[in-house]
Amino acid sequence: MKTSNKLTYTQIAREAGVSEATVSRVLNGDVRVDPDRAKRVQEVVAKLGYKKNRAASALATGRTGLIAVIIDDDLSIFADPFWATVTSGVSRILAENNMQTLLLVGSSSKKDGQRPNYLDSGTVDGAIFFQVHDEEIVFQLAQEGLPVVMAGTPDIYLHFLHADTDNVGGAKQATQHLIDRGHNHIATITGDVEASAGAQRLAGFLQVHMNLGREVSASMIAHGDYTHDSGFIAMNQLLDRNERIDAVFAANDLMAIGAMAAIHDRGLTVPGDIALVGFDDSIVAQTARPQLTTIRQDIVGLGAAAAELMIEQLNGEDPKPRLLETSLIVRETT
Amino acid sequence: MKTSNKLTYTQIAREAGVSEATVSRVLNGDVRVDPDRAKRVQEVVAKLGYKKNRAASALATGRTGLIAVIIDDDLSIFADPFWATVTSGVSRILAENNMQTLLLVGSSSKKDGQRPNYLDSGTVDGAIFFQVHDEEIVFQLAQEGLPVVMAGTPDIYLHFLHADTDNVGGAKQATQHLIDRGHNHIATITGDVEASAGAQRLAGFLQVHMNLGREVSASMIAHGDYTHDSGFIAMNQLLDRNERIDAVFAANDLMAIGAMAAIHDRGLTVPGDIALVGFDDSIVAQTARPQLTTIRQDIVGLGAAAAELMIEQLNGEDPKPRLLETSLIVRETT
DNA sequence: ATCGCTTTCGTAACCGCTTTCACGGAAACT
DNA sequence: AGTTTCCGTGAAAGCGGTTACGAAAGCGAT
Repeated sequence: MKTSNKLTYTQIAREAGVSEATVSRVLNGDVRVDPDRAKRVQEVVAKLGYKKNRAASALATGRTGLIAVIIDDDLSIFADPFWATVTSGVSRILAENNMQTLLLVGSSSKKDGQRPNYLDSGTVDGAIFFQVHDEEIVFQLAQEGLPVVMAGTPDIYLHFLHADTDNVGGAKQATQHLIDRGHNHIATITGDVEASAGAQRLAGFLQVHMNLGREVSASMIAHGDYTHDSGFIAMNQLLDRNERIDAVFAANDLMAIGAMAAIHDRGLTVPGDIALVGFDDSIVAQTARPQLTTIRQDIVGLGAAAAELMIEQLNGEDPKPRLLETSLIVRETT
Repeated sequence: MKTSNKLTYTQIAREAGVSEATVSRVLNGDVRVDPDRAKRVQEVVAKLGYKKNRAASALATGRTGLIAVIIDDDLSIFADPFWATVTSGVSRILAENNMQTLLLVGSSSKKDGQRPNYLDSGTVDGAIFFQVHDEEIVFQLAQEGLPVVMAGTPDIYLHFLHADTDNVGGAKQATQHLIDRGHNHIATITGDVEASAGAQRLAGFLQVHMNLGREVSASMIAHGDYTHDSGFIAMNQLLDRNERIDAVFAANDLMAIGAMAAIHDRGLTVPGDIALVGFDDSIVAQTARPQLTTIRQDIVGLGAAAAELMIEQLNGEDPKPRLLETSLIVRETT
């Protein structure tokens, strides 16, 4: 029985000898209240361990204190702790601002159902989207006035408020590092280039070459889909069509590890014959042998940034998209 | 502007020519309503795209439709997709039952602050705990009447409703598999034996030996803490004090990979000299070379089971704890 | 002491949905 | 035809906060 919890403003008000309105004012930080009375209310609240009923509060104010985090049901979560980590960053910042994280794991992409029902009415004060699923939905919700933030970079022609890792910059760091090490025949294994992250990492790779006036032949680019196996396959493609490769930049760690397996299978060594750089600094980068040189992104920071954008937006500010810097982690594969 | 969303029972009732009470009855599946009127209400609701205001509903009923998922802020989430995966299982089942997942990532263990404030009043209908942090808090909440479910096995002397992987059974499978392969000198690297999972996996290992009348010398047991490095260290300890080891069961994949590194460093081969079985079937099991034989647990299923226990509990049933079966995944290390 | 202005408080209406209760009519029974 | 049940229905009272509004009190000035 939560009989003990049956506290309302009524008891607080009686106990403190003030009106319920005053209690409300104190609890909402309204300054126009006599310090003595305020203190008295605070004490009673503390003594009784009172906590506001969120539902009632939400009903009265129209604000729920909930921010939805929407994650696509794809493999992503299952295989990769990436989004979970981002979420923890979001959650922390929201909590600091006295808001809560409502998790929506679902297949928003499948059009059969309607859009996530959760987001309509006053269920949520805002929504943070991970992964670029059906941007149509995001757009629609934004149109309806729901504050929206995207973690990751949205398609060019849509411009949501977003936070993202500087994928281009990270790819440049990786590529430049390989060049600094003296490699002249650098290949790359891309991620899904249909999505922004994959495209950006490829762009960074190309930009470095371009800036140095180096040509990049098409045979030095193989496409993967971020999985270990696709890295393995892509590496074999590269080796099949090009024998002068002395370094590879893979768009994520998992593909890099797959590539490493392919390289070893041919009796070649890493980094002796071929140097390797990944992206993400995920757990596999450290467990692999040799340990993988990679680009670390601030994953928790990404979540935090997204949450901050949301908060600022809710405060009526007009925040700008954020790009988070990456850092090069040199291990044993370069 | 959400002007378009300013729908309430008032409009629905007017449009359908019934009272608000009837609208409510229809929307809550109350059968005692004339089928014709019910249909009319349904149609209006569909036409106008009406969605109930959850806050108002929660205030009136006292049920929020929210279940908290509480995760410790420890490394867990960041390093390991495990809990994220469990959460997705929880989320799915809750969604199917028209409830939502409220994520609370926090340091519930640190006693300095009080317990998670979120759980008190009517913020949440129940709480699912991951990881055995401060069971004191869990116990307290349960005492206060908050429905609680634990994912994982709680301490013996506390008996919460819980769902867990059959760790003992899984460890038995792994150990039996090694025995079936003809190994007679099997060592184990444990996880944190203070916590239930670690203790249970060790227990399973020992039980198989005991049932076969085999002695297990203390030198065949090394303790780790689930990290890659601890596996590496533990393996070296085992090898230092015992030269007849021909197989190792590690309490998780990460430690198994660490052990593999230690084995290779000594110029030994896997599985030629030493066979290896891990636990979890995490991503590293597949990316390792050779690929790791391991025990797979149904992680999504674990979350689903926890959520189902919660739902049943909320429905006033009296569910029993659940143990989920594991399966042996034979790869290249045995 | 009175007036005018500011500041602090309490009363009461309201947020949108649920649910009790009483009512009217139909069905079932004398 | 007259009663008694039974059932569907709507009016209205909450659920627990918030907030517009006006009253009351404090203050300096006249």
